[in-house]
Amino acid sequence: MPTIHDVARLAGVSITTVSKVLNGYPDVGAKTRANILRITQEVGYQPSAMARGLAMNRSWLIGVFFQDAVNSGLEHPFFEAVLNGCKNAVGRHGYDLLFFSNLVFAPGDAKNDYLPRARQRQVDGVLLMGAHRQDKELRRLAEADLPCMFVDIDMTGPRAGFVQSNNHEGAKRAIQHLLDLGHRRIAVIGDRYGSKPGEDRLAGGREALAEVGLELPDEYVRFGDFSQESGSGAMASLLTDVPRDKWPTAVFALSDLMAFGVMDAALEAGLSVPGDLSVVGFDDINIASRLRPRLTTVRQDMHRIGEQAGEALIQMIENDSLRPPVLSVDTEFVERESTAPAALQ
Amino acid sequence: MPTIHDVARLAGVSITTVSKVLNGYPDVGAKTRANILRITQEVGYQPSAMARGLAMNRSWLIGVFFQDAVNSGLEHPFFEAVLNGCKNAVGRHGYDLLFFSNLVFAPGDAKNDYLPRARQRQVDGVLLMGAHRQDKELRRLAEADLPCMFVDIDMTGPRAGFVQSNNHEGAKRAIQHLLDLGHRRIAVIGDRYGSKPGEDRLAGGREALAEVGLELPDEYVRFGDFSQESGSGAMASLLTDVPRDKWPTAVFALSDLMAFGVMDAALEAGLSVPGDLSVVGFDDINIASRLRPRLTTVRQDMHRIGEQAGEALIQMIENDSLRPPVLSVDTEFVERESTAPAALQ
DNA sequence: TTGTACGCGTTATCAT
DNA sequence: ATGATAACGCGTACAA
Repeated sequence: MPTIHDVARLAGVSITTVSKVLNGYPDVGAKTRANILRITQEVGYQPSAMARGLAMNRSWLIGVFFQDAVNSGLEHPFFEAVLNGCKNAVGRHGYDLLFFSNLVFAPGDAKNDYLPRARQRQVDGVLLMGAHRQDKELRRLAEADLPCMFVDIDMTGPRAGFVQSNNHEGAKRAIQHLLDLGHRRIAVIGDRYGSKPGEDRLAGGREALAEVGLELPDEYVRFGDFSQESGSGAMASLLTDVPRDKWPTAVFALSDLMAFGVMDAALEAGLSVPGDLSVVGFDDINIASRLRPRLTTVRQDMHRIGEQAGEALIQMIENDSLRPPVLSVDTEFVERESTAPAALQ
Repeated sequence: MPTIHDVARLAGVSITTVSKVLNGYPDVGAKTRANILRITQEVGYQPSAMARGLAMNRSWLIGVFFQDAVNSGLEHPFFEAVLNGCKNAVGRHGYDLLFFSNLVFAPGDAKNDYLPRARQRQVDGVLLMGAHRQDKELRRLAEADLPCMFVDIDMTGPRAGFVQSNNHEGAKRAIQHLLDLGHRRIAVIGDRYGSKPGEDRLAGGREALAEVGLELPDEYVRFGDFSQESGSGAMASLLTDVPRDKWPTAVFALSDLMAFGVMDAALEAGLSVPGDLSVVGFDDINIASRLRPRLTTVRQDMHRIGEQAGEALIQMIENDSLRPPVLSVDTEFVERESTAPAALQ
């Protein structure tokens, strides 16, 4: 590989002049500049990112931490969409993405040394998603003097912000839809692990109910882990614990997968959807519009989330004094076939 | 961030000694070594990957090129699975993944400067997928003296190999299944763009037919681009062009998505699946086991493909003289509900 | 307008 | 067993 020295030698100038031309400095003669440019092309010279980074103390790299999801044949291209969005955003500014490998997925005692690894690679910013909120190492990362954006984790720091869907509004809209259809006995399948999105969606649902003077009884709140199995388990336990004449007429599951599980359990119990039970999900994964009945749900724009995170990182990198943003991406309510007017009692 | 100089100063030794300890050289006194190790821990010293790479001319980075798929709300977590597999494999050897951004997706005149970008970042190896076979720049990359593995692209070079599913056998098995069910008029929805997997699957299907003395008539071969829409289009045109009494009783689509399209078109034409028409797909995307009728298909192990690619790269990197492998990952035939015995004529 | 020389943080060679 | 010192390839004050 040719170095800047080779180009300089071939052009009969010093490396300084070559460097200046390549970095757009004005104080170089037109002829010299043209000549250097030509030679650069000819020999296919590419400045070494490592040497460049070493000298400038920058890498033009965004570090990405993410875990293989628990249910690792995962249905929704969640990470992929976020990643592509981020990739596009940072790519426009000349940054590439660095994926850290080898992460351990363990809620409590995780020894995921995010910060040291980020420092070792000298990434200019960090995007983190899919980690557990309780992971202690997250704080060290958030407190560091390194631009950082979390996805679906409400953590901030001097240079750390986060982005997530407007879960509160999205959930509120979903419940309002059920209320509009005349439902009054509405159950919610929440998130057992207490993630921020889970909290917000539950709160949004509660708010919608409160606005019409309704409450969410404890026996109508069950918890899962976003998987289909947990959804059917939660629904099954609900149907067991609650007397038949008090069964809910509608269920809001905090993820599409759990919504599918709810439908499974409902069918198992002899309930038809949406005839006897209306079901609303959250995410709008691809399969949601294909299964019968097609699922009414709240769509998340994951690509947008990634783009926002990427853009925010670049801003923070290029502007030291910028305070880290807390971003919210709007959701879209999608009415399909899994919800119907409440049957007369 | 502390540097090796800081550690040396604190330990009262030279940087050479520190470097030796950190890199496991034996010629350092036990006491000195322990002291240096302690201080390293205390100050949280991490060797800079950039400086290290500059000095050693290695980056411990695997460069990854991939395109956002054409239908970019893509259903199957294809890339994600491959990526995770590769990430796990290379992570075990201390490598991370570098994602190149900003790629243009244009079959013919693509100006995707893979090689220059790989060189600029000094990646030790390259994983490439999702590109068009015709992309001229691919050759430059394959010819370079840089370990490289292609996924689903049959390109080799002095240090370049590739990995893909055993598409030939997978397709053969699918057709054999249809033959076993008594089908004789079997149509195939192939790949319009002539990808390697497309070619192999078509050839595998033909071979299965040939083994029982059957041929694949031209009017029974239609082409799509792996998308659902193209699948239904291909099937619709087939049903239009071929007289009703010669309609196929079974269709093998080279992707699950196209298989769904085929079912759509069949339903449109008043055909029931699998009553009037048996359908087999390829991939086994998640949705395949959920839609009704559940799709009979050929499962690809994408995670494995990624792992194999990653492992191969590491081997090539650590052994200059290793000739690049051409790997094949077995598929698994999954019989479900979209196929049934051929009706008596 | 051009060039000299130093620093970035390592590893590696060769003395001591 | 330990330490100078020269690379690695680049950017940039500063001098010319």
